[in-house]
Amino acid sequence: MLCFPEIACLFEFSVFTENVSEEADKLKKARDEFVAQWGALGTQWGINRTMAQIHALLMTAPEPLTTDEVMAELEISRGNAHTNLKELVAWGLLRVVVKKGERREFFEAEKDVWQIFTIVARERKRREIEPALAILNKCAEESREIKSPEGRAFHDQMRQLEDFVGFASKMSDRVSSMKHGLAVQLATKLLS
Amino acid sequence: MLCFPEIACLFEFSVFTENVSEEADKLKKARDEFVAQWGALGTQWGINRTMAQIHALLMTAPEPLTTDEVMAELEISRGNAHTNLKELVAWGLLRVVVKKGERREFFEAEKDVWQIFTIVARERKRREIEPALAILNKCAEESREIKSPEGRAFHDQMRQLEDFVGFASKMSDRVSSMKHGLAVQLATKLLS
DNA sequence: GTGCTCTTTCAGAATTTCCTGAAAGATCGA
DNA sequence: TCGATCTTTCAGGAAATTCTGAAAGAGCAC
Repeated sequence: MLCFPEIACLFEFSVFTENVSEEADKLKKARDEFVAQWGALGTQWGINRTMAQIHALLMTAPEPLTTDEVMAELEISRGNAHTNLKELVAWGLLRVVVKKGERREFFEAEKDVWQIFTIVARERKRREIEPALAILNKCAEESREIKSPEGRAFHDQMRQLEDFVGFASKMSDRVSSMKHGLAVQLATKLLS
Repeated sequence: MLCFPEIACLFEFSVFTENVSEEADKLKKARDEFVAQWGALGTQWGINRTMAQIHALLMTAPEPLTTDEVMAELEISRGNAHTNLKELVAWGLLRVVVKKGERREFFEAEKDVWQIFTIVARERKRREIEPALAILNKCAEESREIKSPEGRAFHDQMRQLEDFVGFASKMSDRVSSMKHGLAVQLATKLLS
């Protein structure tokens, strides 16, 4: 081998590049799978597939991406990409990044798991818990004066639901305004 | 008035019945509103409108109802009523009641708020948390060996998500297996 | 078996949600 | 102002979900 160093070098180089491209391939596969599956899960979570896919893509992107890159990666239309990117920005799960000398916008995901959790928790509270509370409150109020046994039972049921949901609401606030470390500490105590 | 007791009596009777029917009316209105709104909310929660409506209807029903009564009350088809009643039974939110001398089935809702909560929490965990964990686990595993910086970053992100979701899963188990009183005690401490 | 009542299933219709592609709107440099 | 580039909107189409109504199944009394 020492007689033909350039050959050895070529050989090693080819092995090296093969490993690198194999690895890159493996990574791309894993990431694509993550994006696809996370998208499918999104529907279960009540958010649309594309939004979940974009979120997955950007959570695992080493660099911020443009709308066009997202379109290309997920093979979706401009309208779809745009709408869902902006929706994610509105949630607070993505940030818009502007680079100097660049006209177009780049998007970057919040990657901190606890941050993601608190954002999602707040949003779900707003969309799911608060409207429920409003309804329960109204129905409890409207049935307060009714004296019949059925009326009483209805009112009681409303009150119980209202109390519980109100309670859940406060808990949600409390937990999602905690610092990560504190929450873990608390939860650890709970799990022990 | 004492001269015509029968008239007074009639008068009072009419006032009495009027109040009763007014009350019954008010109750019906409040209940209908609850059913309608709860149904609308259901879509936000990722369950379908009819299912949520049936649940609301039965949670506020003084007596178990039959399929036909549910159909009439909500003005829906037999197929729809049947499917959603059975789905609610599968969740554990309704029980089938058989009355002696009756061929048809009656349905009765679980009314205890804490029970409802634990049932829903368990179901959501099964449908939302566990599949997510499976995906994260798989993607973390597939990227374990990758040495490139991007690969490391991806693997780390998967691990962080996996840890957090696994944690949430355990918390959910722990909380929903608690007795009501204990949970309230804990939560109160948390809220103080 | 026959008739009656209640339950279950499911093909196709209705509805809702989501996506595309194209056009209009903004911003900026020349 | 014009042209180039990027962003935003939205009408109409595609896809997914939900509902209906009718037919088939199941159990029971006679």
